[in-house]
Amino acid sequence: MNDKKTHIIEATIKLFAKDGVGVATSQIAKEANVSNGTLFNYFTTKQDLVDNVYLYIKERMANEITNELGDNVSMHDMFFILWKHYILWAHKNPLDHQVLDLLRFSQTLSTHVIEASEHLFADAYEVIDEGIKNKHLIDVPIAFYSELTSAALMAIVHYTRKQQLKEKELHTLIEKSFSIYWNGISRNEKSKGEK
Amino acid sequence: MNDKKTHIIEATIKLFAKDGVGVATSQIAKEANVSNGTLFNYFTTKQDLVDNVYLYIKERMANEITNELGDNVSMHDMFFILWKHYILWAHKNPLDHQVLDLLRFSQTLSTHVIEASEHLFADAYEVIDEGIKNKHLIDVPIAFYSELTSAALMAIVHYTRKQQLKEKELHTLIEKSFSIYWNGISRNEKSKGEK
DNA sequence: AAATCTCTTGACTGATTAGTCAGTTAATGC
DNA sequence: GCATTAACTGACTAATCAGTCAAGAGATTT
Repeated sequence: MNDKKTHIIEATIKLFAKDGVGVATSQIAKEANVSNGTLFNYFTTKQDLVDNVYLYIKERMANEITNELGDNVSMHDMFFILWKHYILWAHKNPLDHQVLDLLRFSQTLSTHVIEASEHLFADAYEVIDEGIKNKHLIDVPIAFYSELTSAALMAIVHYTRKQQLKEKELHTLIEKSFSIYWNGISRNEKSKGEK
Repeated sequence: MNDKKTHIIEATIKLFAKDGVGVATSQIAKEANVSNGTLFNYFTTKQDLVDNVYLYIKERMANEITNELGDNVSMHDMFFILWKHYILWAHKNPLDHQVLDLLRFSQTLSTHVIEASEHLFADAYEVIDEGIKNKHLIDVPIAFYSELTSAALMAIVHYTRKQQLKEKELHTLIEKSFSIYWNGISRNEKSKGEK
């Protein structure tokens, strides 16, 4: 991708994280050391910039996380790897994570961008589908898994940020939170007798 | 509370839900059938209005939900009642719920308002505290319960809204989602052997 | 070195905004 | 019905914003 374009995107992330989506484009241009006019050479509107910021972050996040997946791991381990590396990614890239959440709830993202970003986790959806069929996972719609998982992860990252956990505590929390999550969604002998 | 004040607040909720926090105060005044100037007689700044909207919604929600709690119910039942009535409240008051979420992530709420709203669920926190001591609930900090629970509820309500569930389906989802939640946080024989 | 092309610039515009205030209307007391 | 107070009004202001565009700088070609 164009060098200057990513440079503008990264300046935007920095300012969005600090001041929210309301920052002026002129401030963004200044932060990126380009003129006001140049910004609009690379992005036709502010909305276009916002959409690109969202995709930029989400693509890099998805790459980093799904890279960690080898083959032939159990369903439990695969969920755990994704869980863990998402939290670690957020911990390593706090601004990116903050802006991702900000944009998710800003009601400003273009619908085509939201749809495009859904495809990034197509693989994970397949695994969940398989888990439901195998009766390893409780039977609720995939979309519901998606909502619940991202909300839980969001909560955990939000908590770790507020508490400013140390490396050791962070790993403990990753394991504890995953056990809550996994006990919730996995079917084992105990939970099979639901109504 | 002042009649006209709540009237302005309700007009604000309506517009925030539709167009986000960015709507102009002049539009809000028009929606509330008062003049631009009157709005600023009741709220010193737009921020003051936003803060009041948040507290207004959250107080009414907390009242409605905690009202349903009788005495002498088991820990499980108490959690379930809160769970169920939160989701029902959100279903009955979609605009209120939407604006509550909107404001939570807007980075604009004054800190004193956030702190004030924390106290509304002091009772629930006590119950959780007791549950941890009794070893009925897994041992994670209260603040973590708070984050996790509100995130999960948010996800569920978000899902029900997108899917436009019917009354029957809604109750099924309430039960299923609660069983995920409860299996996650409750300690029973099976899950006691965590590291 | 002239000509052509690409990229950059920042002053500018038209629209919109939160908040003000001098003046008007309504309410209350006598 | 008069006087005093309280509530309301909406035109106005000063500031801010997204987006434009004519002019210029730098590179490449001829």
